Parts: sequence; structure tokens; C-alpha cells
Amino acid sequence: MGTMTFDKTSSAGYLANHMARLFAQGLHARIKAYGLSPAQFMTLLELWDEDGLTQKQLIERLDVEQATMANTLARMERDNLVRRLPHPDDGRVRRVWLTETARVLREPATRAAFAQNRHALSGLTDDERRTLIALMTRVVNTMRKRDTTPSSPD
Amino acid sequence: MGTMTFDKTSSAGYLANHMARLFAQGLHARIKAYGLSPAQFMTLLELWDEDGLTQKQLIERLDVEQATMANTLARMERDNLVRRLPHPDDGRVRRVWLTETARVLREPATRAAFAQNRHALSGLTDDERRTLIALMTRVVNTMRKRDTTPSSPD
DNA sequence: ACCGCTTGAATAGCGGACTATACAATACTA
DNA sequence: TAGTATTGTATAGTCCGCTATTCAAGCGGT
Repeated sequence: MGTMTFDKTSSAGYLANHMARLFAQGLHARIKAYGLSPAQFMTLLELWDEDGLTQKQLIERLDVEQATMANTLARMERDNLVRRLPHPDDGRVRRVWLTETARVLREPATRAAFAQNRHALSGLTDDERRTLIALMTRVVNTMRKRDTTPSSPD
Repeated sequence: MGTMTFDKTSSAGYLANHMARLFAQGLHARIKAYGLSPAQFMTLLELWDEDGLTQKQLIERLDVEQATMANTLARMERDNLVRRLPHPDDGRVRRVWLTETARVLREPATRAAFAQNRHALSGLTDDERRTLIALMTRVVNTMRKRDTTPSSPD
């Protein structure tokens, strides 16, 4: 069989990686003045919506591994963005509570994230933006259902 | 002004991050048997196309920072995927050469990456796939031109 | 009441992204 | 040609993903 060519400019996976790195860099540039990093912002989005969540709940809502969240929360506690207090009814659980510092950052940080999205999509029409979001959502949903397909035999 | 709400399910940045993580996990699962990681695979794609590139050339083609590539290449050399040999005409440069090990992996690894893309896009029609690729490409191009827009004043 | 299973969280270790810095080799320029 | 600027890599340090492991607390069945 012929030479295996792989054009990265037309690979969804390559483009997804590249796009995500650019989004993260752009967001980071916009929120670092508030002392936030992208993963911390993502976590705060959930806590701004509902304070006092458990690590387990955050993991489910953000679809990251437990260890990833544990480390992110440790950094956030170090930076005085959250406090983790023991759950009164279950000694295994430490619920995560926003500090006043983090509460105040909601508006400016959210603005910054909107601005980054707006910039990134500035070359697209409204219709195209909706289409992109819808297609990405479907791709995410496809991959979230655990893939059972084995890679083709050589 | 009202409460700042940010719906992550309709945020392009959030979706990009989520999608890229899922792509990376899927690709990694498919190529780890060959001793490859996603960043190593990405680097090999360039070297399979043209052997003996410099670190600088790899950086430009893959749009990652110089330090990122230096570390990736160090791991690849450690794992016997590449060798870095001094450039005869310029003592600063070390050109990167594929080992036989890496050369042999081209076909199976490329197959695995195709399979991951196919799986991820399996819920989309051909038209939708083309649309997604085209839109992501445009978004990447928008963000690659350095953003000068300041975040809106508070 | 006990023993074992399950569950929530922490830790160790690694890859890969970033910024900032350092350094040696080359190129330029007065 | 000497002195300076630029260029190509390497290194240090941090954040954020991941897997694997550990540990304590709760739960269940006998």
C-alpha cells in the first residue's frame, strides 16, 4: 500500500489541539491580572453558579480526573480563592467554598472570557458561530461515550 | 448590570478545551502501544515528511514554544525516536534525525490517528466534517494573528 | 460487632504547555 | 578587528492534564 500521508491542516484532532492552546493562551493573558489561570477560572465558573460543591461534583461537571481537580483546588486554596471545609455528615468529603476574593472576581473574569470568545470568533458570522458550537458539542458527545472500537489490525 | 452568567456548554473556548482533551486521550490510547505520546506523534508527522529539520523549523511548523519543543525532543531522544546531530555549517544548530524505530512507526501510528479522527467525527456527515474543519481553521487563523484588543475596562 | 467492599480525596510521577532566563555561536557594524 | 546584537538551544519553574496508588471514612451483610 502507498505512503501514509497525514495532512495536519485537515485533521480535526490537530486543529482541536491547536485551537484549544490558542484559546487557553488568550484567556490566560486576559485573566492573569486577576491572579487566575484557565483551569482555576473553569472551576470558579461552577462555584459561582453553586457554592459549596464537593470535589466529586466538580469532577463530574467539568469532566476532568479526580487527581487533576485535587491539584487545582490545592493551588486555589493556596492562592486564597477557595477554602475546603469538612462536610458535617461525611468525614470523607471536604466541600469547596469561595472566598470573598473569588466572589469579587466573577464579573471581570467572566467579561474577560466573553471577550476572548468574541475575539476568537470575530471572523465568523452568527450563523457560523452557532454551527461551530453545535458541531463541537456533537463531537464531544461522541467521544465522551467510551470508544470500544479497536484500532484496525496492521 | 445583571448577574454575569457564563454558559460553558455554549462557550467556544470551553468546548475547544474539552474536545482537545478528549482527542488527546483517544489518540494516546491508540498510540501508546507504539511507545508514542501525542506531542511526539505530532513532531514525528513533520519529520516523516522531511527528515533532518532543525528545532526552529519544527517550532514554526507546529506553532509551539521553543522550550516546549526542546523538552519534547529530549524525551524523544531518550526514547530512541530521534537523534540530534550538530549542523556542519552552524555550531548553534542541532538537526533532528529519525531513528529506524521511528521510521517504522509511520504507518501504524498514522493509521491510529486516522482512526481516532474517524471515531470522533463518526456522528457527522461528510459535509458537516468539512464545515467543522473549515470553521476551526478560520478560528485558529484569527487567534494566530496576535490579538491587540485590550479587555474591556471595568 | 466485625470484615470486607465502596467511595472521596490526597499523593507520586510523568508528559506537555507556557514564560523567563542563560549561554554559546554566529552575524553585523563602527 | 573589536564590540555588540542576534540567533538557536537549553534550563528552571509553574500549571494542568493524565494514570496509578494509597488512605481514611462510610456502608453492608453475616
